[in-house]
Amino acid sequence: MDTIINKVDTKGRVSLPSDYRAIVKELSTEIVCYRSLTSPCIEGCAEELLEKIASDMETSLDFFSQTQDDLTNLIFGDARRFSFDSTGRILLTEKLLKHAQITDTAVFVGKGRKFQIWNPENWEKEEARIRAEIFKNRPSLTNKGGM
Amino acid sequence: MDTIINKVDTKGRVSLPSDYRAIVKELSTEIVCYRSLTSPCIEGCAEELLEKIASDMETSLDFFSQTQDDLTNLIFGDARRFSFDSTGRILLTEKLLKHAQITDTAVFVGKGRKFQIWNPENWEKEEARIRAEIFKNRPSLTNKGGM
DNA sequence: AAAAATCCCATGATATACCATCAAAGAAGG
DNA sequence: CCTTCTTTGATGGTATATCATGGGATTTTT
Repeated sequence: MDTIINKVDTKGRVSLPSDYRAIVKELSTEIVCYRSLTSPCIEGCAEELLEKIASDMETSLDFFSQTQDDLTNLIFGDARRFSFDSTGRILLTEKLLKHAQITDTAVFVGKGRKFQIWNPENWEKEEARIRAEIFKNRPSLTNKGGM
Repeated sequence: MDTIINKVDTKGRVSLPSDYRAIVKELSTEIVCYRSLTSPCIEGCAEELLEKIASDMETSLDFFSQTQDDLTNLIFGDARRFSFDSTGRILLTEKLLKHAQITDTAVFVGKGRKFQIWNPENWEKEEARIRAEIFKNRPSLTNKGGM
């Protein structure tokens, strides 16, 4: 949950927001990050969730399809474990930072059981896009829980 | 639940009205707040309501849909837990206060299982608007129970 | 040996917990 | 019916703990 802005220092280190850490820490001292398949951002989650995502994909896509194969390859091929140090920081790689166009500031966006890391300007645009989109489709959502 | 006016101090702290607190406290010591999608106000609810909305979405929209992706970003990205201290106060963030245009006074409005927090002037206008709206539709109400 | 990654400590900022005061509402007693 | 006492809730202030972040120092890798 929540959106948090943190600095990326010259070494590429970022503090994982403490709330996120607290949740992950119940399980382990590591997270898994990979390049988002659909957006210029980094995605992160606990390791066991990644396995769940993979199996979700298997059920929601045709089991023998080429697409499903490609997707799992893509994610697992890209994903890497990142352990955070005693102060709660992780060291992001060039590849990830470049994909998300992040230089010195990172925006953490909660997404339920996973999260995304964005370049501030990109996230600003993305959020505006989403708000506009949701607002447009609002009538079809009101039945679904009443936000 | 009725409408209650409380002060927001220089740090952004507000007392959650005791009635509201009593209801939430049966469940936990935390509430979840986020920017309303449709009005310049803050919305708050118990955490499990948010989880329910999230899981409703998971079942009603399919895994790879853009809408589902957008919604989780918007809801979990914006919402945050707020735990209240021993005197029953929460510390609202700049983002929320700004969205609701609240500076030093906040109006709490009960809305069933959730509530809203308004800037006093905005709420006054909103209430007038709602009353006018209801009055306009009065003919269709009188048959149904006599308000 | 140079570069990169990891660890550890120091610091400033900020959220959180805690204590004290004050006002409003209600109950009990004259 | 009014007064006084008690309780509860809101608000202000302050101390404490937590967290983000910068700067080495140490270790590992190539």
